[in-house]
Amino acid sequence: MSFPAYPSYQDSGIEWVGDVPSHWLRQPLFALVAERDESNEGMIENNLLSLSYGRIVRKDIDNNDGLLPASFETYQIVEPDDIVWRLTDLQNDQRSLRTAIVRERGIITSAYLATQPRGIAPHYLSYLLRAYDLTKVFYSMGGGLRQSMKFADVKRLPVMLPPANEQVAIAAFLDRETAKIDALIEEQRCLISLLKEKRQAVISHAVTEGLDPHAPMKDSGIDWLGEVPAHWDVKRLRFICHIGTGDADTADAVDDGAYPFFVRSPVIERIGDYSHDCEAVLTAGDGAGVGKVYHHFTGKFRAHQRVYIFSRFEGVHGRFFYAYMSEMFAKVVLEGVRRQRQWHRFEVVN
DNA sequence: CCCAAATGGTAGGAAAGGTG
DNA sequence: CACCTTTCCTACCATTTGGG
Repeated sequence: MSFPAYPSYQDSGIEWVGDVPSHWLRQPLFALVAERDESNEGMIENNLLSLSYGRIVRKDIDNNDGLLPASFETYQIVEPDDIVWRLTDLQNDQRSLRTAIVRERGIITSAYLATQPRGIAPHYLSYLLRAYDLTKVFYSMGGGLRQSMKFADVKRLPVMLPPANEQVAIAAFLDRETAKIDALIEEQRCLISLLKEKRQAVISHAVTEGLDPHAPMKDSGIDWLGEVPAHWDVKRLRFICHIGTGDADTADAVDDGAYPFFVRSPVIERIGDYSHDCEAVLTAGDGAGVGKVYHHFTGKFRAHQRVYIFSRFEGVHGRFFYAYMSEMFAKVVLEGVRRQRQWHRFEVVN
């Protein structure tokens, strides 16, 4: 996106801001906002709010989940258009968004700083602080050892101030443009999930129906498999390969080991010695990876005691077997079609 | 600074189950 | 009966959010 240039620029004097249009003013924060600091003593208000993912959201005050204060009377009252800052734990947490604009009156923990915009458009300030936050400028403020900041610590924060009508225009522009971008992100997300489905369908089709659309078909005799090409055989797993388990524990992994070490997760560890030297397909035999984690490997390797090793293939290609298993096995396992002895009865077409 | 609680897992011990 | 396979249970772990 390109922006039209202003007639002239000035150095803002702020390292992380750079040049700004000449007619913008530079003001310290305290000239533009006041600290709110309004106690909820006497439970004046009970609309509980919290700062989450850069938004002020409503929380159920009667929900007892999570950490609760002894009393909500110690909370502070905030008003619409206030900006809430979470300036605690600056050294520890360098990820979460630290400022947000309040949309409705309510109460929020007094550990946060609440400020009330006066000489600045609230939505403009909200976007400006989000930009400051994303440059991580708050983390370097106050010097090394200080872990949290109060209003006194941020009140001299320099703010670049366009004229009022320009502030409103900028905030409106950002509302519009970010909404457009969010919509595009959502669209791409949809597309990605469609493509993933497509990928799966392609593999599934190839390993169960082959590549020739005109090949005569026959009933495989297996309900979850349906029809397969007439010239394919259906064989039980145990007749086309050897099935075994590994022997090592996760603790046996060595950082710079010479051989791959297959465990129950998708991550391939390293190990110093090997137990197998062959072509094999491996999968998790226990835990979260059952039916999901697959590897195809040829060479020297070792496997975790609860990893299954399919090897010594007879009449089936390793790559085909790998594609077939990773595509079809999860469906059978996860649908719970066969609870017992499923390993030996699982059918493979070839 | 440090911690609590929720969440969503992974890894390991141990023993029961199967099998030649 | 010895040995390999499978299951169950639980300890442990990382991350996220936010409170004292």
